[in-house]
Amino acid sequence: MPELPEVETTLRGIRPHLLGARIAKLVVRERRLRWPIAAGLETRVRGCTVTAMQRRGKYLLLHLDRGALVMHLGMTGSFRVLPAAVPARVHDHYDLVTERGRMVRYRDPRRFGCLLWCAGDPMRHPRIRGLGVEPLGEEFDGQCLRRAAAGRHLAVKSFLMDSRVVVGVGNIYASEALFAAAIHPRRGCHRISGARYQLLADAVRTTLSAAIGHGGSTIRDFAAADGLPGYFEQELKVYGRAGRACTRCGRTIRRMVIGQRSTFYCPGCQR
DNA sequence: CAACGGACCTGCCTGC
DNA sequence: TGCAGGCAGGTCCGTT
Repeated sequence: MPELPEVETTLRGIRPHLLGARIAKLVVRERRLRWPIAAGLETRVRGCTVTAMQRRGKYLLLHLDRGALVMHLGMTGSFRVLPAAVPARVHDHYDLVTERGRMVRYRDPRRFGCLLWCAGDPMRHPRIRGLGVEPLGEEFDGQCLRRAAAGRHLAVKSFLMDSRVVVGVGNIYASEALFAAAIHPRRGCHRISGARYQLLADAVRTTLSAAIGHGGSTIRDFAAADGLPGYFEQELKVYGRAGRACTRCGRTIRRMVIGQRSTFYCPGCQR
């Protein structure tokens, strides 16, 4: 489900309910996520106030007055804001219940997400520290991509999805951005000019921004914190469109596999 | 060091 | 109808 736009949509959905709120309790029903939820986390979190919330890549950081929570949605994670009394269903792994009588409930069928405790600054957490630039931040441009690509030998699509380079570009938006920049996904990342990298950086930025504007994509089961789906799906130009006509040149969109991930591109537009 | 493949999970869809 | 197989938006980790 979630790439950067979906995580950003999620953050915007849960922020009004958590920011400044006191956590009455954390209820954990399933500790076996990507990493086990730490024993005793319930005790640490109880009574804490949420002082700040931010997204870093696809991670959500919840700053508390004492410590922080580092969360990830994995492939199928999602949060819902609900009244505190709503009964849990399968795959509802934990709830953050506030003293306002509401809760933020985490659901994740595949359990690839995580809920980690961080005693200090979450930006220095091992999972966060090594992350690359934010694609919607000021430092992200063609130059920083080209610099990062120097001396590396891999397909540009895999390069773009490397979170040490730039965060938040997942499988859907990597295909989409490469189409927008007219770059073939299998092209070696070291064989792309500065000018084309600038086009690519712009494409990443506009694609992600547009997706956020539409509330994300709802390919399978993604829903925002209010339960509403995203609508960016309808805007996708290549992802999931193998066999259909390219909206730009009319040739048939193809699917191929790069790094074990489905990749979609237009053989006419992308070089 | 970089690149790659496997691993972690469940659910859904297709085709036999 | 049942079952096997393939596929799915992430990313870490061990091996080459």
